[in-house]
Amino acid sequence: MDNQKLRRNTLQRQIILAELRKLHSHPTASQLYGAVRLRLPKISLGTVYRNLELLSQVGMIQKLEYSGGEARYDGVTDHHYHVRCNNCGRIDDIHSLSTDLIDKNINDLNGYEILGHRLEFLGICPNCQSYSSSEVQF
Amino acid sequence: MDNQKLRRNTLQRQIILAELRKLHSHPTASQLYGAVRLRLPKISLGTVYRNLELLSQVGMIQKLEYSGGEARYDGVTDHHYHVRCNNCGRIDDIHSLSTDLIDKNINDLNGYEILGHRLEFLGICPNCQSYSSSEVQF
DNA sequence: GTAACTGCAAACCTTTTGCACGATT
DNA sequence: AATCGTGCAAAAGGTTTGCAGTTAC
Repeated sequence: MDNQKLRRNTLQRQIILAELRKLHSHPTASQLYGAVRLRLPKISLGTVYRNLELLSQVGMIQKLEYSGGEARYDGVTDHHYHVRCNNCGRIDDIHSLSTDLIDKNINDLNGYEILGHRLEFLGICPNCQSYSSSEVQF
Repeated sequence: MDNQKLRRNTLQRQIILAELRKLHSHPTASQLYGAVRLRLPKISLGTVYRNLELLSQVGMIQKLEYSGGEARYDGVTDHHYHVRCNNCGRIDDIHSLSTDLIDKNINDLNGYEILGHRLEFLGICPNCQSYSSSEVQF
C-alpha cells in the first residue's frame, strides 16, 4: 500500500473514511458529502473528492466507476463483486463468487499482461420487482 | 430489435455507422466525430451522440461504458468482452471467452433478477509492454 | 517552520437538451 | 404535409483544479 500519498491524518479524512465505512449503500461522492457534513459542516465537496481519490489509490476504499454515471464508493476492501439495479441504482455486494476465478485461467489475453478485471452484474432488485416501481429509491 | 426508434435513414446516421464499423479502435464519441467530419464537415457532435445512443439502444452497435471516463463505441455486435490497456487506453476484443458462461450459472443473486453483466479485463497491451511507454497511443 | 491539506469558486469535460430550421417519408 | 432529425449553442452534471489560508507534523 503506497502510503506516501497519505501524509497527514486530517480530521476530514478520518471522518470521510468512518462515514463511508458506516454506510453500506455504496454512496456517491455527494451522498457521502451529505453524511460527512452533519459532523463537519464546513467541509467542501472538493475535499471529499480529493480524499476519496487518495484513499482509493492506496487501496483503503474501492471506487466503482463506469462511464456515464456517478462514481460510487465502497468502504469494504475485500475483493467482491456487485449487482446494480437497473431501475433504482441500488448496489449490493456479492460475496458468493470468488473473484480470482476469472483471472486465474485467463493469461496472455491478446498479448496483454492482465492485471485484473471488473465484473458487475445488472438486474432488478427485490424492491423494484415487488413494487414494479419506476422510482429511484437508493 | 426495436426499430421504432430509427424512423429515418439519414445520411448522417449512415456515415456514423459506416465509420464506426470501419474503425476497430473502439473510439470515443469525439474521435468518431472527427472521422465522420472528414466526410460530413457540417455535422455536429450532438448528432453523433444522438445517433450513437439510438444505434446502441436498438442493438446495432455496442456502447462500452464500464470504466470512468469517456464512453467507447464498438461497431461489432456479437457478444464479446474487452481488454483495456491501463497505460494507453487501447481496447481490444476478446472472442475466446463465451459471454454466457457467467450469466448461465448465476441466478437469483441477492434476490435480484439478473439481466446481464459487464466484464472488462485490465492490463498492459503489447505496445506498452515493449516500450514501457507512458504515452497515450490509442 | 514546512509543505500537505483545506475551503472556496471557477474551470473542465463529457453528455444532454431546447429551439428553429431542414430533410425524409 | 407531417414530423423526425439536424446544427448550433447553451445547459447540465460530475469531477478537477488554482489559489490563498490553515493545520498536522
